[in-house]
Amino acid sequence: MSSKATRDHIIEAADRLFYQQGFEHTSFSDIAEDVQISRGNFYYHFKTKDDILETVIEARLSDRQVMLDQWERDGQTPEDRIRSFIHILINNRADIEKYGCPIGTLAAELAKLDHASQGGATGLFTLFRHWLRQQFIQMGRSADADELAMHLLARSQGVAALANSFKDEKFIRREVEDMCDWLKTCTQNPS
Amino acid sequence: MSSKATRDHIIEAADRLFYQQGFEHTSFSDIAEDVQISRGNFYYHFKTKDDILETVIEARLSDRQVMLDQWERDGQTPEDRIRSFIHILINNRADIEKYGCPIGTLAAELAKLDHASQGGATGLFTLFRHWLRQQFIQMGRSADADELAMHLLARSQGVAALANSFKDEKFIRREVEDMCDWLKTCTQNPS
DNA sequence: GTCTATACTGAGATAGAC
DNA sequence: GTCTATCTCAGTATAGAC
Repeated sequence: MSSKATRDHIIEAADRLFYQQGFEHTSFSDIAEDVQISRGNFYYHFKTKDDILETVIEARLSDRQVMLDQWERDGQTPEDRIRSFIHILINNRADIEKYGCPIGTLAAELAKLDHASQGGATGLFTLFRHWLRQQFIQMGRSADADELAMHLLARSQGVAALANSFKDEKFIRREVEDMCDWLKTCTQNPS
Repeated sequence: MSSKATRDHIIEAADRLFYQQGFEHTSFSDIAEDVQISRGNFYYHFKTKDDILETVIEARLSDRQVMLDQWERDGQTPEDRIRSFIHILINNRADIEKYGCPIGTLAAELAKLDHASQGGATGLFTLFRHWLRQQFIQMGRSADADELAMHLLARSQGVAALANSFKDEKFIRREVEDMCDWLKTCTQNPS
């Protein structure tokens, strides 16, 4: 197995385990076992645990960027594209009910640890914030595009949080529909 | 110092430290140091760490119940009382920006640990959910009171999550105002 | 009820053979 | 590049003196 492949496997496993179990609760043994390498080999690829976290955050950043680019290509209108964002809640429902939002829960954990990579986690939020802002600008809401972006980001975070605790599919679908209804009013009321 | 006092001090310190640092990241040493007792003495009061968590959750439950009862007495109308709920975001702004919502972040952490007390954390959400539901019923919205309660709970969770990451006071105030505006429409539109 | 001393475990991390 | 062996440290938890 080439170096590149092992490294990528580690990143992939760490990404998944950090999401499912939390960063601190995930040990090197957990990751090593998942990747099927020895703990010692681990340190050839990453010097410290924080190193892996940083790399995982970078990986998530580029991963989400690819997703946003895809939505950009697929959606005919900014409304369409924002609807893609809102519908992650339904598309990723199973994982969200089990583990919450991958971005929100990581940001919350790192805030409590007062971890150096807090800014990285916030950067993930910012990626979506800026993308949403762009969409609202294209909808002719340049005056309050950032406010609308933050509003929608907050609502999706809230739904993810309660979905994680209550695991109520109807609640999620209802809120997604409500957000889509709200989105429609954004074109009509540029106030 | 009597047994009761020490025990209460431990609960108080654990409650605060679990909130500020997270449950798993908080060690017995952290709590013992905060309370100014030895680690050994600790085990006279609580057998395991999970024991303390359970007690902390019970303490939070009764604490929040007292708060809700207070709002019940102070508010003239159900709208007033719900506004008290919405305004926690402003009243506790400093802590929320630093540590997030005490209920939401605990629930998220325990979900990832797949911890036995997950249900306890959800119970904290349920306490607010049922209280809000009662207020909406009193507003004449018995048909969709629970939906409205969940909606408001989700929105406040979302605001807390982003406040924790972005620490943006204007964002919080704007969202609080927006929720209060939404609340007004609840009386007018019983649809 | 509170202390000190200590057992035991699992964590992150390093050294060095292959 | 991957392994085994090992170090160090912090964590939970126990025993027993006071």
